[in-house]
Amino acid sequence: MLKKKITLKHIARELEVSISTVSKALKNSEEIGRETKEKIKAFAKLYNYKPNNIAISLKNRRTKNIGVVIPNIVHHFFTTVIQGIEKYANTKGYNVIVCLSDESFDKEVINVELLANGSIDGFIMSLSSGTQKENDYNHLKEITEQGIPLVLFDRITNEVECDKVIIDDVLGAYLATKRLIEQGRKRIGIITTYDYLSVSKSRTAGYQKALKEFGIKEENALMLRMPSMDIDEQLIQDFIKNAKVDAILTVNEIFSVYGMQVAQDLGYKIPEDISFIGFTDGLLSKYANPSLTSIAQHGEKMGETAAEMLIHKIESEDEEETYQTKIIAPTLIERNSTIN
Amino acid sequence: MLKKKITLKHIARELEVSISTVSKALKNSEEIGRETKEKIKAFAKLYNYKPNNIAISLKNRRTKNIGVVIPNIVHHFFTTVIQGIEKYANTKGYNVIVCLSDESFDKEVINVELLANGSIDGFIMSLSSGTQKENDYNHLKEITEQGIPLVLFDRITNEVECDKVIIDDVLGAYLATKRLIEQGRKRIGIITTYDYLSVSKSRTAGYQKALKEFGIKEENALMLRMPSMDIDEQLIQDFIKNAKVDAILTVNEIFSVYGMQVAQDLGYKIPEDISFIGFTDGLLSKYANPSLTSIAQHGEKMGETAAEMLIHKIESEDEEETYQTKIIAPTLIERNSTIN
DNA sequence: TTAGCTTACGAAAACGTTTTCGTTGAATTA
DNA sequence: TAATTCAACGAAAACGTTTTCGTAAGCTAA
Repeated sequence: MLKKKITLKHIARELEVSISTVSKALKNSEEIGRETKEKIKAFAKLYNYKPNNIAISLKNRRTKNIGVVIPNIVHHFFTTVIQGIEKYANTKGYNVIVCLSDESFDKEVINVELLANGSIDGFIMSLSSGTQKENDYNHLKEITEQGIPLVLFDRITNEVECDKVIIDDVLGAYLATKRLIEQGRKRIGIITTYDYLSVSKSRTAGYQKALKEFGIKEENALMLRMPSMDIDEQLIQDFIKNAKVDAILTVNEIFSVYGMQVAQDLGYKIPEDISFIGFTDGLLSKYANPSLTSIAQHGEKMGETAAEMLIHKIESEDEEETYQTKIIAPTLIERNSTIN
Repeated sequence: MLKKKITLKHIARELEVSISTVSKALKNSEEIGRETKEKIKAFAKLYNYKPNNIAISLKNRRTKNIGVVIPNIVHHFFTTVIQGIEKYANTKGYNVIVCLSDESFDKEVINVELLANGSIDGFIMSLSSGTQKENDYNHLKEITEQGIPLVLFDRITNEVECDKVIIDDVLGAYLATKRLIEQGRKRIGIITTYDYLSVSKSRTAGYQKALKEFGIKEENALMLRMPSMDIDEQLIQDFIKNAKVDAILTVNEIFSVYGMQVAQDLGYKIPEDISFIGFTDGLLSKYANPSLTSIAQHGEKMGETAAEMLIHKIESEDEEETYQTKIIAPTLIERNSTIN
């Protein structure tokens, strides 16, 4: 009952020609006679012959797969990036193998090593927090030394020489903070994470830059650092109760959305008494109540850009030893948490 | 400068033994002498030898990859399913190739056919709306006829014989509707989509079942059918303005969250004047204001279950021609949109 | 001494392609 | 007629493994 896949060998045997003849005929080679070609093509079509990808990969030493290793997939930003990668990759005939590092250094290393043994033609990665904490990038250095193309996005490191694509996090936070200042906010808080996450570091820097530019003194009490991107509700509650802020910038959207709830429960009016701006312009920002002003990271664009850079590297024979870092400009999306 | 991957052949040549000897030695075969084995192992370790996955795949006719084809990845439910699949697959040494059908029949077919040519050992899929609309499942029938294992989840069809895993959508909607009735709601509306989506159909059925059980007459004016899972804000606004409902059940969380905003803008109090229950217990439900009572679909569990069924089929030699449908029980998560 | 056993290894086929380089037999040319 | 060309096809190597089946040398036993 099973219709097993047919191979060149089957066709050759059935039609009493050689395997090479079949292969050439199906590629429409001039070498093969008209009649033979038509006979073979008809037979192949009838039995729905499709070449085996694995055999082709082995022969060509090209898999047409790209490996994507990200920390977490239940996350709006990362899914938009994957969508962008898929979109571009598909147009170029590539498939996407997704692996999750789960924010763990060990898992990231395992995934990379597994895929590097022939399964993929190149990597697109965003570092796990575990890796950024350990500050160990030997697994990445190894693959680049082997000549496997690598593109890092969003959570990157300068320790590894490769193509990169990021958003200008400093600019994003700067724009947001500047906007808050211009709207007359005096005590602007920031909810971020410990500095080992590259994005948190940059966003904090942008915040500080804006304060400095307007001659506002930085105050440690206005900066809440969370242990991770996961929400710790208690810390946020205490912060909002005690810090006496009239505006808060957060490094993701959850911190803002939860912060708005806490503020409202405390009787604050948004945006009159306190306003909020978050990073990552996802569903939450759009549908929060009030809706959240946020900094769009353009994940899909990032994914497309990363895929484009990667596939270009894969397909360019000349081993150009030049690496680029593309910077995508963030956009401030104003909603009801800052204006009404 | 490039440290290219080393192969068995390289080791064999360098150590002046045969390829077979190297292969056996690295597998710790008893056939090979103690000294030779140690020499080979040491050399392999030194040069960081790792077998080429593609060659092994070709030899074994096993790729240790599973193909996941879903309609959309920017979607909380699907990401939790992928997470569950990844989790289980990784423990079994499988990688996950993700392809997006983008709700399109054509893309779904292309992806399936591409992957079916040797790239994967089995499929996990959720049907695109395009496919459910066309009602054409030949691409799936073909792969099952070829003996490629397939597990369908969430958006399934009875036209294809294969393993399936779904949540009991009828039960979920029934439980939600029943709860609303018990809380004294008299005019319960439902926002769903056209019936070609299997989940919408089932959820509507559960809603109707509960109404019937409590002797409430179904009213067409209380049922809003959207063209797709994407939000059409105008339709929802009109519905809430005109339908005079005191409770609404929706087939996803966005419809509810947006509905709550519309209701609040119209001056309704939630849950006093109108209450809401949504499907998909995602971030939006948790962080909406008020938070949304919703029916959890347990995506991660679904993913794990699907992966377990698939890998079991892949690894069981005996071609059992029996297919199961596993049903996961939904859970009602009560939040402030129905109680306070 | 010789038949029979081990031990330790190598040759070769196989997985399914692609591609280079023959090798036919027939047609063309001198 | 003999040398040359050409069209049409096949053999074989290669990609990197795994695995089956030899087989040589050294040993044991009668």
